[in-house]
Amino acid sequence: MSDHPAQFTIGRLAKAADVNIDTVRFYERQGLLQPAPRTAGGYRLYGTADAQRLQFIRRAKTLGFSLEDIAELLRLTEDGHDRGKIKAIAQKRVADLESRIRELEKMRSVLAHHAGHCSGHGEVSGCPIIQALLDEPAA
Amino acid sequence: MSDHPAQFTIGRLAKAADVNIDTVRFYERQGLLQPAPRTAGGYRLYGTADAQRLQFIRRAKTLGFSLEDIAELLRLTEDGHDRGKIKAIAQKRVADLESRIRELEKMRSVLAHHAGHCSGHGEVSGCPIIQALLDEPAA
DNA sequence: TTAAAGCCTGGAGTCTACTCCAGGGTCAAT
DNA sequence: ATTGACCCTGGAGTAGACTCCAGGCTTTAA
Repeated sequence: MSDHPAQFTIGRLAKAADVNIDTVRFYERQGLLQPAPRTAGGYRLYGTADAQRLQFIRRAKTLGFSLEDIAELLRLTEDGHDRGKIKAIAQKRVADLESRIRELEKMRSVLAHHAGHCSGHGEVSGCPIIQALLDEPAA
Repeated sequence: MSDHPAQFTIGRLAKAADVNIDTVRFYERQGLLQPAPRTAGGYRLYGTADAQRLQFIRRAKTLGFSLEDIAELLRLTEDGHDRGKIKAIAQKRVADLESRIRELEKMRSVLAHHAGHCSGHGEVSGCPIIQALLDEPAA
């Protein structure tokens, strides 16, 4: 039986998840992690479930969820909720991502178009990029 | 000859450009707008060139430029610079947009994949979205 | 003349997600 | 017992781009 510690302090937890130690305390204050039990001296003690929860948070963040979204996901995983809400949150996030992507693509194409018409030398006045910013109707 | 006012106060300028009046003052503090001349009583006075400059800022923002970028673009349009730097800034911005778009698309595809495997009903435990967040290797 | 609308300043507050700090206790090893 | 690594708290600071406020002038129109 491997005998890795069932309990560890905040520093180890932070290191294992590769987050700043202050971030762990911050997540606790934000309600993303439960308040940990303490040693007699006041040190927080964590277990493997906490490490898993912290990984959950990290992964959700890489998918672009805000901490508020993540807090809701975590809440939904606890009580006896069903998958409907989870799926709804995920789909809303997908939709948000798609609309943001469309926005950025529009910016990109407009700007690339202007840049493509700029020779890159000569005086500024008349530069197509600047002209576009001066003259085009406001978006 | 149309006789629209050559000079106007901050409120009119803000309204014309559809920005908050405090935003105009903020841009002045940030150096994006020149300090306006004042009336005897201390009111800022603006002309059409200022309105154009404010539009420039708004349009650049819709293309995703930061205020810092915009400040630089404005500086470059003033002195006798050439188009090289302008084009370089625009191209860097295009590259930034592209990398951001790729990031978001990756998030979108991963999340859409998980959501596509979630039935949307039944208990949370076993939901593919949650499972993915719990089990997948950290990104 | 007087009231309303508009403007002034300096500074604080908002949002997100941390990150850092000082001053001081705790824990493990020597 | 002492050292050094580790942890505690409360609070402040960061970035970006505003936005709002109080208290108090100025301008304009009736």
